[in-house]
Amino acid sequence: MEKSVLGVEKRKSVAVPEPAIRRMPSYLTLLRQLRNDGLEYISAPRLAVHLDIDPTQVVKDLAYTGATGRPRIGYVVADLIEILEEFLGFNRKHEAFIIGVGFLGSALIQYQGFREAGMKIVAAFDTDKKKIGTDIAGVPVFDLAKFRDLAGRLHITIGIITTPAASAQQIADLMVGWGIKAIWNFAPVSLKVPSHVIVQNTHIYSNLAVILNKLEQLKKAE
Amino acid sequence: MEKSVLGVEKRKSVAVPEPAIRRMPSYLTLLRQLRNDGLEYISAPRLAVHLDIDPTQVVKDLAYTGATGRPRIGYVVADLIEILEEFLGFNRKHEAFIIGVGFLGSALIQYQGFREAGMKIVAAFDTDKKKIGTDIAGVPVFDLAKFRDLAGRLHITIGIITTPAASAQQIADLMVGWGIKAIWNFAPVSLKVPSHVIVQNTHIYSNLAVILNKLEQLKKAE
DNA sequence: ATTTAATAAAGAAAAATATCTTTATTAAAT
DNA sequence: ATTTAATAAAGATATTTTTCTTTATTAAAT
Repeated sequence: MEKSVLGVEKRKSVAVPEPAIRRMPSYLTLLRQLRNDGLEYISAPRLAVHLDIDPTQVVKDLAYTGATGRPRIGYVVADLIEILEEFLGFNRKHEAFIIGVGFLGSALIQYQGFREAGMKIVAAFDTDKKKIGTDIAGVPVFDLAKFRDLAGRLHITIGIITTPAASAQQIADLMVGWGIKAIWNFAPVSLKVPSHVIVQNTHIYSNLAVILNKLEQLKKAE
Repeated sequence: MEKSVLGVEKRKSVAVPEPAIRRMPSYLTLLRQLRNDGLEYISAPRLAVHLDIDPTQVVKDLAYTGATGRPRIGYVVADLIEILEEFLGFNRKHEAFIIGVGFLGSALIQYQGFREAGMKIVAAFDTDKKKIGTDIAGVPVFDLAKFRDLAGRLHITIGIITTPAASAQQIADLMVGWGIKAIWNFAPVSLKVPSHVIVQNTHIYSNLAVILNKLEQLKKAE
């Protein structure tokens, strides 16, 4: 934990390890399920068995959220859910734009699960005349060309890119110009953006590469 | 590097770090683009700038594939592409089943990009009568019920799960029974499978959690 | 031919992450 | 009331991954 000269914790010290953040939604999903099953308390070791991870890791991850459990009992399921939702921001509203209304884009627009995380896609953009003017699950599809020179800053913070790889960078530039603060990129490219803009990549090929590599190792081990 | 009693390297020693595997498709995508732009040679430092990662990391990642470059010149783009494709298995054929023909399932079935990686979804399964009997982009949708007791082992190695979370585990059990070797799970649950079966999770919430967390940190830093 | 600068490659160090160990707590059993 | 066993929490260790450093190579410039 980094300390400043005066001994006061720096803001940076709030940072929670990314792997821990990535695990938290799994805890939340499992806990919601356990709550629906009527469970009141759950211990870290039991959560660990469910999720097949190290028990102490569960304790540490949960400690980051400020949750405290009681020995011999564990955590109060309902409380832990609330704490996690609050910590992850899943109980707040997050509005997003999506650019690229292909198969993946449509799927994300229609994905009901985002509601569980407070995220709402409020508008979609594309260059395809056939798609412009339609709406997908209530989300209107606009002509990207008309929004190129969008004046003024928007209150939308998240931009989702589901365009082909070739146009992803220029879309990212556009989003930066719009004042988007975080870009969720599904196109298989690395985007160049100013340092104050967050980029989160979801590269489908990376996952596939890991699968194929493990399969290959399995073959070799035979 | 683990050694056996006799000092001979164990098979396990072939293992390449997963983070390196995850980065490799990015190299491949970029290299294909550079090749299309007519570039013949590329050095690791230049690749590093493109991808915004450490130059030595690029060298090390590429070294895992067996690729060798020349000082002052770099790597031969065309050769490197081939080496990476071979290493990742993207130049071989990988057939897969998908279970769950919702928005995400349909999107994956229609996703042309999988061809770039040699993966082909050959059949889809669902329990929805409306979907059964149809086909999506040439991929037939079968009644899952009819395949429950599929006799004998299949030559299909990869099973993709895009069902709701609630049914994911039973689908995984089914796939294990079919002799599927690797499961690519998009449902937000941890699957319990025998140790010889590979599970790769693509949890959309994890990515979202990271984005929201970074946004939160950004806010705090203001 | 010699020098120079860019680079691959190998090795060392640092940072991040996960796992293991110990201690203190506390509900339940005795 | 006392003991026991399960557990959270804190700390230490180990592992993994990344970054830094050094060395050797080689194409291009002199």
